[in-house]
Amino acid sequence: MLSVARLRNTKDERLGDEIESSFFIGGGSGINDFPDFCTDNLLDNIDFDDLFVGMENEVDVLPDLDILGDFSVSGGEESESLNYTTASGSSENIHVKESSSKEEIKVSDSGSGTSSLTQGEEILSKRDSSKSSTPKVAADKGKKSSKNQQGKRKVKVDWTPELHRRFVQVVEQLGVDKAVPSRILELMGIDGLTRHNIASHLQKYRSHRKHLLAREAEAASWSQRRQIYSGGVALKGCKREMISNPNWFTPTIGFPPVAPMPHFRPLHVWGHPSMDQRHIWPKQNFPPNSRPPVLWPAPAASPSSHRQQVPNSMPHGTPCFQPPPPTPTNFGAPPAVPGLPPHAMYKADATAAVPSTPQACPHPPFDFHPSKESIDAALEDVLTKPWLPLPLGLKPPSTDSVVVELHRQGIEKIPPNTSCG
DNA sequence: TATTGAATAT
DNA sequence: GATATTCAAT
Repeated sequence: MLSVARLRNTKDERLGDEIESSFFIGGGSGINDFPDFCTDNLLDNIDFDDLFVGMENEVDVLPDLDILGDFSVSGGEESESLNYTTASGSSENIHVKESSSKEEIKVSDSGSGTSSLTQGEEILSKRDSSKSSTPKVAADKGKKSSKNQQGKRKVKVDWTPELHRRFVQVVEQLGVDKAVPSRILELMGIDGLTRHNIASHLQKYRSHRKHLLAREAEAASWSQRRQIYSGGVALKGCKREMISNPNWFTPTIGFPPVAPMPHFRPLHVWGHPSMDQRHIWPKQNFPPNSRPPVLWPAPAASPSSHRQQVPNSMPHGTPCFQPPPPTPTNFGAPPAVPGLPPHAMYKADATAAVPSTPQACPHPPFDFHPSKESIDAALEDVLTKPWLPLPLGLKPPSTDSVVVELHRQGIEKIPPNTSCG
């Protein structure tokens, strides 16, 4: 059984008797098992499959923590029952205790076997011990004093995954916009938590959510821009084969297929492994040498070899652009159109036609005037090629850059004796 | 007066 | 970066 021992140190907190909050948490998944997204070189180290780890079983209500894997939410769509069970079938409860002897929050695991919360206890112990030796107190900060009326600083509440999960569930239940600290506190039913604790956590939660929504909008904008591209670029000039013939012209820029923007799933925020939860949530355990489940099925036209070559096969300077962030709209749900790959993709063989050194071309740039049909054909070629996940950190091309790129490649690959009409 | 949310402190 | 505290607005 899991307990959170909170020791009395303030007046205003609801420190009561030990109360069973009666929700069960999962065990068996360790913090160190989580895929490590902390890497300084994303392009070199990203495993794109890992970006979509373990989302195939997500549910609407508690999507952001289902990646813990060992949580089994009964019922799927509706999980308000708070019936969480461990992988082994045992149940665990969370307690919040109070004590007047010393100031600490302790998470203990009295259940059988090891669990992520056992590790949580260790983390908490370290944290408490590290800060207890020389407590830093704002002595002369006036109103901003960190001391309470007894002169002791309140203990930090450690928002463990379980606690956060509960929090998210309640917020979801109330509605993100209608969730206020007092209601959250009431519905969470965790004794020892204060409204201030909730408010603080809620503030952070909203902040993260706001950030995510901004990125969501950006992704939508990007998708919209792609639709403009696929509509054709009006240029005049050259023969179609100059563009459609891959020996002459193979666009190196890929465009993502139009991403379906399904309903917004509101709580895929802050806590999702693809976000910045590198330290907080337990890692999901995958067997060595195994690849985690991939959310999106690979497009039929995209052989697996393409997938494997992606991260390291792109030479510097290869045009590519940033996929939208893993958001509610691009993981979890299948493409709206069967066979249509997700939008965080790029063309599989996009780099194949890029010469390592620019080829001499007899045609001055202004001789290259591809027709609309040619451009459309090139774009069609782009759009019909397999798509693969795109490395993070690069921006999508502007419309102008697309034209310039088409232009550049046309120039570079026009055979010497080609006549432009 | 209690609550909330943002700003600020630790 | 996470959490606590303060404070103005309601």
